[in-house]
Amino acid sequence: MNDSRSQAADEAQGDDGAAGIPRYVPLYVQIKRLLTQGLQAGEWKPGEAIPSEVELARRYGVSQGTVRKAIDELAAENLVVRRQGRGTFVATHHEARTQFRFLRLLPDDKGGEELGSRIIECRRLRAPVEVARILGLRAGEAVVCIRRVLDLQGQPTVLDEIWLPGARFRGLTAERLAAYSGPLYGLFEREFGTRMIRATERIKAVAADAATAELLGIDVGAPLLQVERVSSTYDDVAVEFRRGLYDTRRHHYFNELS
Amino acid sequence: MNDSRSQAADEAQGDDGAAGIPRYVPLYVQIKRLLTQGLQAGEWKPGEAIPSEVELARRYGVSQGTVRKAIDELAAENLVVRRQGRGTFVATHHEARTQFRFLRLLPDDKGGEELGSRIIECRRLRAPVEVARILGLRAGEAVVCIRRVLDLQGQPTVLDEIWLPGARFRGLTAERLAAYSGPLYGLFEREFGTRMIRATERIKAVAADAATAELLGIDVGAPLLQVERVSSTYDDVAVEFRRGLYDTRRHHYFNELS
DNA sequence: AAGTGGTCTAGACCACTTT
DNA sequence: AAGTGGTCTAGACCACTTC
Repeated sequence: MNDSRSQAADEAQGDDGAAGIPRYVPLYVQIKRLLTQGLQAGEWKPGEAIPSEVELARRYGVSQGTVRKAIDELAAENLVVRRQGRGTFVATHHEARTQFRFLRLLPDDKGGEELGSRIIECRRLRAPVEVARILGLRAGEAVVCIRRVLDLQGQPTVLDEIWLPGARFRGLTAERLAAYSGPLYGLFEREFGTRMIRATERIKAVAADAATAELLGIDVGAPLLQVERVSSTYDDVAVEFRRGLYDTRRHHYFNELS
Repeated sequence: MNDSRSQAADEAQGDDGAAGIPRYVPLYVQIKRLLTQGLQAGEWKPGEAIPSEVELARRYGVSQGTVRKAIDELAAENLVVRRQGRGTFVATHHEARTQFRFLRLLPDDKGGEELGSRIIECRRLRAPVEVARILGLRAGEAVVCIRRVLDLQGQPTVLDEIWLPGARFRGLTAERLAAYSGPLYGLFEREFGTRMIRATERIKAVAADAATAELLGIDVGAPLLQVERVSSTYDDVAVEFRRGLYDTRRHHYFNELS
């Protein structure tokens, strides 16, 4: 090999044996970190190709197999998409493929998946304590709160309440939302440089209150699926809290266990 | 290499170019299939070690790297568990680790996870049409239906209705269930040679009916999470249909999106 | 010390896409 | 034809576990 290897290789190597800190970090993990940092820094934009495996191997002074293993893991985490013969591309929310990765609601009977969105409000306010805690903000810091209704197959089906850190989403207004069609995560990615990577959801069954019943056109007290989602970007920083109320009379939340 | 390679390699190679049928099947995929067949046939029992990578490479006449890639995928699908320095083991439902892979219900506030089970009934009957369809049986074929209540932290929280194909679960009785403590999937695996591998769930919010309300100690009409699960073994044959009703006042269903 | 999985390399060749 | 990801090999060495 080439001497430039030591630049990459020795860098993260010096971890000591303190509790929980691994003594040896495999080379491919170090390469993976470097690539993740590049993605986070926007060195390669969503939808664009990253350098080829051969090029990266040369650049970092490691073998192609090592780069390959690093990219394999990035692909498994959906940070990147491999396309044989073409290259490896930064994942993006502007794709049909990614649409149903986060909204896991399907019609009970096969049918079209027409999806309409109606913004009810979008305002900036001081973070309630619970939201501040979840988003890692100080109580009272600025947040954006969006409320909207999603229509599936012509029926109002989802009422979403979305909380975002105000600093990161400066300039997000109702007008800007209205001017955009498509998944919100696409907007966040393109306009605010914030790409949602991972999310955890907590799901409950709740009874509809009066305001919700009105918006979804259902009875007060009707059972609704409540989906609370915390989404995060690279390095697992939480940047969105979303509470969705789903009318599941004609749709269902689907999940694969494996 | 060794000539025995051709035995494994040429076997699945002859696929023609018909619609959707891949022309070339990589070697490691063929090895993976052979291993899966071995698992399915019970050549290595749950909890036991499969042969070492070197041994398998020798046996199939391929390189260790190829065997390794095959096993990597089996591990990713949770069919097998790798333990460095010890070997690769057939996954089993008799492990703390696997408990919460299928029952994804957690207490809202950190607390113990005591789990009690009470069988309400277990009877054999002719399959209702819907159940028959899901399990791939002819209408009227024998099925086993189990109903039970799960207590979480001392509170009745889950009402399960479980449907199994009668032929595969011959000899499953209420007494046998009562004599067993632990996850049902452990019993199915040990006593009936049926290991649940994958499952898909459809989740809705529903209102409690009178019978359910009685059993869970809640009000009629209270919102409940309805989780319908279809579980399958190797080769994706559906072998269980389960409808669970969860009281989510103090617990939630959790999910990771990545 | 011996055996297992885990990492890394260097190089060959294949399948696929674009030029 | 050239470039990309995908497969496969052979061999070295490392980390971890057991004997």
